[in-house]
Amino acid sequence: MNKFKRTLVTTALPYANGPVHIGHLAGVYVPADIYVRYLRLKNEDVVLIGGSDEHGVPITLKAKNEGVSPQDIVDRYHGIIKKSFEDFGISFDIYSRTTNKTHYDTASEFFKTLYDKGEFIEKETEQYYDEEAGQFLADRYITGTCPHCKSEGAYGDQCEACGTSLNATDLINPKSMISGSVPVLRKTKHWYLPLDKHEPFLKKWILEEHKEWKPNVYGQCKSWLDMGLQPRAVSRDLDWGVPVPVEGAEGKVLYVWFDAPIGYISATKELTPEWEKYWKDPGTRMIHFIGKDNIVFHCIVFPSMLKAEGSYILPDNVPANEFLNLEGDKISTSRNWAVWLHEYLEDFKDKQDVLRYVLTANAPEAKDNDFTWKDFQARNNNELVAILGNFVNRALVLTQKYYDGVVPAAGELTDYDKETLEAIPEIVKKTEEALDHFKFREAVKEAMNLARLGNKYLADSEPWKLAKTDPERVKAIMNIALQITANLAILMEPFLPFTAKKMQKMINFEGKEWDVCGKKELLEAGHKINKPELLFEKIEDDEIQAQLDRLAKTKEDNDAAAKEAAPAKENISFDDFTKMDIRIGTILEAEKVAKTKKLLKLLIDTGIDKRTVVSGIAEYFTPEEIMGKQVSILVNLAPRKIRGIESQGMILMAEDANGELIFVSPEKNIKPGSEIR
RNA sequence: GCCGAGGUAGCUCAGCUGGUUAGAGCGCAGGAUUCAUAAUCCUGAGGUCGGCGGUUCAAGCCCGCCUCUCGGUACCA
Repeated sequence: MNKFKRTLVTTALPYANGPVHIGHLAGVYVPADIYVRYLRLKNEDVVLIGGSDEHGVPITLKAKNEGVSPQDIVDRYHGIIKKSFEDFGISFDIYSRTTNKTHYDTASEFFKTLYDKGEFIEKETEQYYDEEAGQFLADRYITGTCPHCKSEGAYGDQCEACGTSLNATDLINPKSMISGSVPVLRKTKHWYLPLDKHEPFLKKWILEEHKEWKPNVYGQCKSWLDMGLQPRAVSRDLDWGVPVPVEGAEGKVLYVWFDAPIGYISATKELTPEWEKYWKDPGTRMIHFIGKDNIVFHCIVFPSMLKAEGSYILPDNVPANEFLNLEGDKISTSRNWAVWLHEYLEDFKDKQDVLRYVLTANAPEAKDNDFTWKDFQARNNNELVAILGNFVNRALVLTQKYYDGVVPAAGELTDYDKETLEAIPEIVKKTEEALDHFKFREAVKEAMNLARLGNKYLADSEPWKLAKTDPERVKAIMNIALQITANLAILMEPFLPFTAKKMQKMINFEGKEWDVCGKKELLEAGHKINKPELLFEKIEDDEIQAQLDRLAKTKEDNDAAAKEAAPAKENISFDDFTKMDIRIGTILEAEKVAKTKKLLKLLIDTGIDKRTVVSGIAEYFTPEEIMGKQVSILVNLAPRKIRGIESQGMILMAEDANGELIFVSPEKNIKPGSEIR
């Protein structure tokens, strides 16, 4: 039935410019780990590959800011990240990094192969160059005024105010975000991977042969393929990265998105001399665990690279997750809005499994989800403690009490006993099915149902009542309760590896494999179990409050930082100032511009004339409330068409750090046309 | 703007190619119980399936328009 002989599981390489947080864990590493632990328990040939992504511009910038080398930065975070994963039991067969020699060699060689095969095209283009910083600028690192909506602070690739996609060269008054200087255009040569060439293949491969991929993944791919693919640059002008291994490429490195996925290959090479069987044998099933932001790279770009190279297999599935939010807001490294893994373990020592459980049970599989501390507490107290921990504890405590820790013989079984035993393989089967389809939240819920079954069984059969009247019956009941416990000790291992080990120790049941799951005689009569200890403990309100307080403080700090006024701009002459003709005007009419979020069309009495102005204030004011209002207006700004309407001037607004707008209005009514100077 | 995914109970989510009274877990209310970490077990209340319109014998599901959230939009990583 299964045409694959082995499985290669890769996890998105975390970017080594910060530690890892719960979003990383929930989206990628916990599901990947559950999956490979499950396969390993089934005795399948599987490897879990990971590593730090250590190239790219942000790392060089961080290094510059701190006055250290990029290598210092990545050494620091690679260490922290690697330790966090170890601490949380993410069972990598290898956790590597993209700055090591194997990777440089592998990535170089990969590029060279494609280059020699003529799989690249070379193009010379003009790009912005920051003379002060001495480097070319990615579009994202250029800011300026948006040519469409005139708002400042638009990025070179997109204006966030009006949502328009831009080219950096469209920006008015471009400025480098690295040094603040005005960038200049320079010619530069780069290598492009002609994705268009692979488009027919990709269409067939994804759209026809992989309809089973998750809707978000399939839809995103379809979107790209429908748009039509274009050649994509795979090199950058930068001094941090894998040098482009051809002549005439001095000062150029591989684009991090070209080198990072090759990191999966290099890591496998480091792991085993037999790496080729994982990457080149069609009997290998390759699975990429990633977040939704990486879909295009793993489904379009990397497969094109592998296909172009020619000897590699392609991924069989890419189960990308959506994003995890924290207490209603997006997780953000720069705003420190996150639960950092290394900090979590300081506050919740040895509670790795609790976090793993919560992140699995509430994983963002189909849509973005919210992590709240209250939910964390509830799931720990009401599910792990009350259902799983409690069941195991009551089964083991009763066994100690009645039989001094020796498993009793089952003897004769009632219909209800048999029914209960038959439910076990059913639960196992459902768990397996969910796991096979990457439905981890369903899988863990199903596994918990086994503990629920146990609780119900004990409640229904009441051995504590029969202890005095019918000792033979109690033996059967306790035998069954113990079989359920033993099953749980295996079934829970992929999800809660630390807890499962503890359980296995407690019942002297170690080193078992998945195939024993569902059986009813895992613990034989006469088998001795150890003294039970509690698997989970309650988490009290004050511990949760401490976490909430910490987040509240982060918010305060962020607000305070946002309140700092922007630095003054450079001086201008009085003449420059007098060039601006600013008047008081009265808003006569206002209406929303159809199909826009932010735009109002205003008719203004400027004293000189009545004119139309389009203003991006609709999120803060309704047309009704501003009718008749006196405002400041720049009347000699060159007219400009916005959404087809000619805007003749600009209303002056004061804007705070949160983007909130208020009018600059006269203190009391004054004649329209009055000059401001 | 364009493209994609999502909007179902107080919360977090299932819901197969359209088919009876729309499901689960948690929370809540009531009851039972005491082996167990006041844990467990049973029962129950709770929904205009984002909105409007359409197709159909029949719509959470199909079609159109609108709305909100998130992602992508090719040099952010």
